Amino acid sequence: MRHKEGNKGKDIIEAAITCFAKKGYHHTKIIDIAVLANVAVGSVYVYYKDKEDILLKIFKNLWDSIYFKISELSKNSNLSPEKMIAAMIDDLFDAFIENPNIAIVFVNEQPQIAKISRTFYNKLYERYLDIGEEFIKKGIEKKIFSQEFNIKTFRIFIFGAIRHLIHHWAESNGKVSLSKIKEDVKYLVKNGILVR
Amino acid sequence: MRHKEGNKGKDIIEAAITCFAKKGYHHTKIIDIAVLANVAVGSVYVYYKDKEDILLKIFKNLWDSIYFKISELSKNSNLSPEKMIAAMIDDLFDAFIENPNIAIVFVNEQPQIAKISRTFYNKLYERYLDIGEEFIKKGIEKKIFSQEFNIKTFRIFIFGAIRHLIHHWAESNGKVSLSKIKEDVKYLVKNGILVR
DNA sequence: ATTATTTTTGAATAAAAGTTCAATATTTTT
DNA sequence: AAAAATATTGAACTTTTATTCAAAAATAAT
Repeated sequence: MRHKEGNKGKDIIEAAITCFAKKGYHHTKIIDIAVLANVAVGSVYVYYKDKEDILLKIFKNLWDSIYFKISELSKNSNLSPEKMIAAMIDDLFDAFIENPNIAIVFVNEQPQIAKISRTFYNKLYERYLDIGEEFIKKGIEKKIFSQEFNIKTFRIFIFGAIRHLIHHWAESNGKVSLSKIKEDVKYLVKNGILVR
Repeated sequence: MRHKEGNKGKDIIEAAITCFAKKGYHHTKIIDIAVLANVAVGSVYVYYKDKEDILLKIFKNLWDSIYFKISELSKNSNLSPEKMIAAMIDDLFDAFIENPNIAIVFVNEQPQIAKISRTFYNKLYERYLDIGEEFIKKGIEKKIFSQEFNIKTFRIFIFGAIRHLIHHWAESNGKVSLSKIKEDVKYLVKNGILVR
């Protein structure tokens, strides 16, 4: 079999991330992606079924890597619930720190991809949140966390908050520090706004 | 001058909200809106410049009403910072409780409208967040709120969290109670997750 | 009742963009 | 070196949908 030099599939994905971040999924033309990836329009369709398929693969790659990281940590370490929640927030942020464009695509096109297939999309990040929920439960049992609030709400709350913060950061072009934001979030999650 | 019976402009906006919520802005055709509003395709263009203009007006109406409510309260009452923040969360949620479809459009199409004009879009809700920031500052001064966290981060954090929760609720078709979520949010904002 | 004005219509138009595929180029095999 | 296999191409095709506008309908004015 013929050996492929380079990796057009990857080039196309990366070009797509850049385009989607800059112009949004719907305003990105296949030819935009092709030009940036240095391939012909037709090649895009050799590597991906259609435009939707590209977006889908971007999300899949993202969540696979986030989940893998946190899953390893959960298995191989023995962190307290408090430390584990902090680590999860760290890893999630870090994934986006590595690639701001993915952060923008993540926030902007999430509804789009959820519309394609709710079930498929949920599966992508549910595993991650499941781990979070597991450790929140442990924290409540051990009386480290408050008994008062609904665990499902927290789950969604924290996810939404982070999603929005990342969006804000990614669009600000580094004018705000994501590391600082990350610390603020961890503090706020732990302590709320009331002085103690 | 001829007297108009009914209100086609309003019919069109309401039909658009329903369509955008169900299928998303980009997947909604003008004819979908026209059929639901019981008007001809051409009429849509009599009342609105183009498709974008409809989305724009939806957001404008929404934020105008939210801001008006909270602005009146801020002027005419003398609530403590803590109570005021709670009231702002209440009013924001209530706007969406009144119309779940607006909640879905709000969350899904926000990036879309921000792309049209960042400046215009920001103006829509900045006034609301400004009031929030004002009361957070007061709370910090009065030592009711913690001195530790960044006020800007809080501002964005809370906004994003609420945005996401509303989305979740709107899409769940009432399977979760928004009133319950609202209370959870207020508690979480106040106290964080650590037991005290 | 007739004319003028305003509102509504929807078929026709135009523009845009996703997708295909026969032809070409490149690499591997014999 | 020729043939076979695979990869790449981009112009042409197709589909989709936003927008227009001349005509018709409805209402108001004379």
